[in-house]
Amino acid sequence: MCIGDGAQARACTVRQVLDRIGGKWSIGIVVEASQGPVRFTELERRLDGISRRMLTLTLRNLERDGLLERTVYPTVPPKVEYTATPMAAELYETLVTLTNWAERHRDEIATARAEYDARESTVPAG
Amino acid sequence: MCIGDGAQARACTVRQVLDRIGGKWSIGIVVEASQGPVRFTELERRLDGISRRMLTLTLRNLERDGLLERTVYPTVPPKVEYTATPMAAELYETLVTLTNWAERHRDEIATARAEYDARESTVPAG
DNA sequence: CAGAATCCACTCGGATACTG
DNA sequence: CAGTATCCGAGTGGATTCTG
Repeated sequence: MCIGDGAQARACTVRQVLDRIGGKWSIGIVVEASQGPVRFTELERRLDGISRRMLTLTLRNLERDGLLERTVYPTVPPKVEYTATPMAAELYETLVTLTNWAERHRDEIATARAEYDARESTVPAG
Repeated sequence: MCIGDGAQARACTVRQVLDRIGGKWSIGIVVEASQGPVRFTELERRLDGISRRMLTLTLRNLERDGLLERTVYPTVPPKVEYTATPMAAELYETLVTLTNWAERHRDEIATARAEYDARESTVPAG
């Protein structure tokens, strides 16, 4: 997949990254786990609004892609810790450039939206 | 939204960007439109597998966010051109860092997946 | 040519209840 | 504590048909 080095090939590569971190909670989890080991319930508290189901699913996917490491302590009650791998930390570094872009153009986007919505709701009646 | 400057605030900002470009076809369209003006049917051909419906929807969203400019030539038959705005071009520049990350870790991710899948399919009956 | 409209399948994600 | 299992609604996206 993503053959050649044309424009669409690069677009394809970007898409693969987005498939990995595009989920609603992925980024938030990676960020938390980048600060150090976090436990399941701790994540549940810090990611406001996440359901148990989605937390589990997202954790599994991130673990599968090698972005998170899962450590089980065979104690009673059970204790499981999640830590971001170096690869994940590096990923978040590159996401910072995205944040910068978003902050630079925040107003521009808001304006564009407002103008678009105003245009669309106004039937150009003449 | 995205209040404060903590880790989750930055994660929130990233999410907003992803909401904008996370769609299945958004990146591909931005890439094509960055090379110069493109027409509707031209995009339909270049984005292999896209449906008319999704092309229209994605174009509208990108236009609404100010990433694409839509120019209508009142001719018969109609002619409409889409061009990436400077803001969109700048966005794609930052996405290149993502591509680099993906290429650096392509093998690492593949390996992680293979190992994970091998582990999961093997019941540790032990 | 550049769409708008309609129908449908599938996935994402939330709510809830149960368990080792 | 750290999940798993089940149900359900909403949104995403494909296929097809119709039109100025």
